[in-house]
Amino acid sequence: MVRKYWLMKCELAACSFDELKSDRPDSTGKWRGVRNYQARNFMRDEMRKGDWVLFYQSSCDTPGVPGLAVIAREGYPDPSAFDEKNPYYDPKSSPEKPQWYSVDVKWKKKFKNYVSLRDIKATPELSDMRVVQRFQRLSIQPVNKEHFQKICDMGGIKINA
DNA sequence: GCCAACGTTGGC
DNA sequence: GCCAACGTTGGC
Repeated sequence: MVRKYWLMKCELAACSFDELKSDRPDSTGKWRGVRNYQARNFMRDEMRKGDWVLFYQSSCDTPGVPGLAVIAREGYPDPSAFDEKNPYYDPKSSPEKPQWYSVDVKWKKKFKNYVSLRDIKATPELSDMRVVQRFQRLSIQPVNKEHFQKICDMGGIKINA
């Protein structure tokens, strides 16, 4: 089974990378509230346990990638869609016919150097990554192995991609 | 099935 | 806080 690589955006206010490590049970976060079909399809159909993730922080002073995470649990129906009191509640989704999916993501390793979006944009070999394209809003993006490796290099850590 | 209106994303 | 782009909604 070939490992896949992803980039997952998370607003800083929702959960920082450090919070994922220290504030979540087993350093594992439950990815709730994705309400975009493309992103949903990635989570439901393509993400596999053990896939590696660039944890991307958005909506903050310096957007970028502080480190790596791993898919700890494959796609399962997003319970927040069934809960009327939840801001992500969606009456079109039910446990019998779930519309939306979650995955669980486990903290893996912090980069020695924070890799900012600005750094990524300044790196020619990363110019076709989706995340550097203007107005690219998709919150879950596949990343190819070369790009993944390059960002880890920039982060100052050795991985065996 | 078209398309205008609207809400959201997210860098700046 | 601005605003461009994109996805979604809903009237026709």
